[in-house]
Amino acid sequence: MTKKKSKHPTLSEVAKKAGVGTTTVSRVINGGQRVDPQTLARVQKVIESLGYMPNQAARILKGDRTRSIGFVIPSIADPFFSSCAEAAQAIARAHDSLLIVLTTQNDAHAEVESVNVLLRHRADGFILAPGNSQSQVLRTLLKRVQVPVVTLDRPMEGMPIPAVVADNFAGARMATRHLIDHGYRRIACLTGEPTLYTLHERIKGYQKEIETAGLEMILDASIKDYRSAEYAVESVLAAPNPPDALLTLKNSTTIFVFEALQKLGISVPERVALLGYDDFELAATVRPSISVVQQPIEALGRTAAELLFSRMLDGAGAEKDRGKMVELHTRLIPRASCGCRPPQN
Amino acid sequence: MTKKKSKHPTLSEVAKKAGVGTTTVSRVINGGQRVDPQTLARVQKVIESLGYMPNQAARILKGDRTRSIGFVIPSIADPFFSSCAEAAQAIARAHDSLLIVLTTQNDAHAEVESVNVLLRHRADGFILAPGNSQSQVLRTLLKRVQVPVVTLDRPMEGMPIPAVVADNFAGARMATRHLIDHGYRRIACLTGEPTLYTLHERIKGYQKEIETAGLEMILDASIKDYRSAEYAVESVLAAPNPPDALLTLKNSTTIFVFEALQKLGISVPERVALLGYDDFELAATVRPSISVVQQPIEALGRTAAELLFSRMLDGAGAEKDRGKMVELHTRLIPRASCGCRPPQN
DNA sequence: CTGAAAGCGCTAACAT
DNA sequence: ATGTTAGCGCTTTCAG
Repeated sequence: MTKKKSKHPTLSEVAKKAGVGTTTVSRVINGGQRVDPQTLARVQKVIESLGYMPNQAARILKGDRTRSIGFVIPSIADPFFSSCAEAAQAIARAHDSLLIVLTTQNDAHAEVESVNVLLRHRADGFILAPGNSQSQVLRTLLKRVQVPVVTLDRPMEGMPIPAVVADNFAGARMATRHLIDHGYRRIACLTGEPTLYTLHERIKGYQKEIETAGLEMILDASIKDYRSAEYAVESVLAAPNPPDALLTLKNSTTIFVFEALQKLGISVPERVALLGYDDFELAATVRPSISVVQQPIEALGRTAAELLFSRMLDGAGAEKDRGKMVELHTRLIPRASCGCRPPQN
Repeated sequence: MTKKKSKHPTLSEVAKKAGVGTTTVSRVINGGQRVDPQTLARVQKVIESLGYMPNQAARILKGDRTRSIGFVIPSIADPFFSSCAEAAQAIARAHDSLLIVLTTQNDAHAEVESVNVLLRHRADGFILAPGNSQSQVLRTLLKRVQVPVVTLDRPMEGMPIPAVVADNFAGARMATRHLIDHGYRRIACLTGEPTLYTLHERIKGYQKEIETAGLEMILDASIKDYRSAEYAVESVLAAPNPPDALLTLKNSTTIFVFEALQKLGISVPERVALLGYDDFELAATVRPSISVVQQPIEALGRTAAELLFSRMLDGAGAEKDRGKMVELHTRLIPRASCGCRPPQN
């Protein structure tokens, strides 16, 4: 109401009011090197009184980094990705950068749009969990991107983009092996959307181990919600030669299947054992407790962010990581549902 | 390797290559109004071939909005806040804006720093879930903020900032009433950090209803992890006149307490009933299923974001919402742990 | 130690 | 319909 546009005070306003040049003010807000202590104090006082804050846009325009990175994931409500996000945000903060979260529901169009948004905002780099590594539009777009990119959880196969993933294949093999070691011989694998890289890899791991052991593969990839899980469990157990163990390949599937088993009154692990992929908060609390393959979720997010920053800071030397794939190890957490412990624990 | 700095192509480069003025290019990228179809096509072709993308920073510098909003929350791994974030991000996207997520672990210093970061970036507004509404630094800072702010889940008491919260007081009253109606007479309330607005309100609701019914208040606000939960459950049940019902006031507390009850082999609801605050994925699946007060989480995030945008778009007219407090209703989901259903369900 | 001045990429008068 | 030009707020040579 006093000035013309009552907006934010500018650097030159500070300079004028402090009776110094803009250069000096600039120096002050950038660490105060090479400035007379007297002037420095005076300028700081003016900054204080005016409530001045440097305008990022102007700095960026001068060619600086934007100090922001993008984080493009299917959903932020998904505990897997929200934990990754928490870790990534911590790394971003440590590098004095902002994390811009964009969600895509695994939709290729949304992914392209998100990347475009980040490009316009001149994000310094971004982390991406692509729903489908085959999307041509996305691949084409990514080829033109000038800033560092790191994929998380799912690589863009055949592209020179570093990826941070869990060892899905090995994890599923280990899980299958564990069930075999328990003496189970008819091990069914339950999952959803095998188009996702992670699930695809896990299915391959299951398959590999089953074949190695000379057993029969029993695969049902139709699970998308509780309904389909209940249906799948009923059908598979009603078959002539029903499975004695169930391997579920992702968190929601495990939970749906567990709910179905419970609802149908099927005793675990007596009638059928259960081993899930992805740990979850109540896995150790439900009865029976659920054995799972645990992914290093937090480490995935952290590693992806660290890798991204290392590439960003490396300048052009980022070549060294091109197409590099970091595989983090998963662990098997044995609990009661696979038969490792009495059902009461 | 061809040009000097091999950076992003600029608008004037496009103009030059297309043989037009910068204004024309500007018009093209802003909808192409008042441009000859011929030229428009030509310019678009050049844009395409150069892979040109407008530089947001330059636009912002011209005085435009930054088309980004801040989202400052304690943690993004917390399912409550990540669901809010998902909803807020959807609204932001609908308004063609970015969501910048900042986490604070409820630390006042981190909150102030986060707000400062957003201010420097000239975010168009932000949503904030303050850990402690009393923090003087934060209050002072917020007073100087020029852009719209909306608090989420926890208001800044006594400040002219609109708040979107759940009806914590009413929710806890309703829960307590429900237990009383079941015939329980010794109802213990278990919780953590009563400094948080939400918990404080819920405790007051519990207290109010207990007093109204002429019962004795039994409060333990010491729960912060599984250890303390187990300890609290043991002590409270070992007392001379132990409770016949437990009311837990937040999601993690409910889960810790449930785990402790299970571990200690205490039958629910026979020996002691349990009613929790916040629904969670397996609440209906564990045995017994847990009755809870369910918060409209997604609506909280959505409403906060909508309110923020309405204030942002309102220009100065945003006065109308000053200090307004939107209270969203919670629901009681009766399951087995309070005695509403046989333990098997 | 400090200041003047030249842009960074874009938009918006103001011309033509 | 389209070009010219003056900044937006800041950093950064280059001279004092």
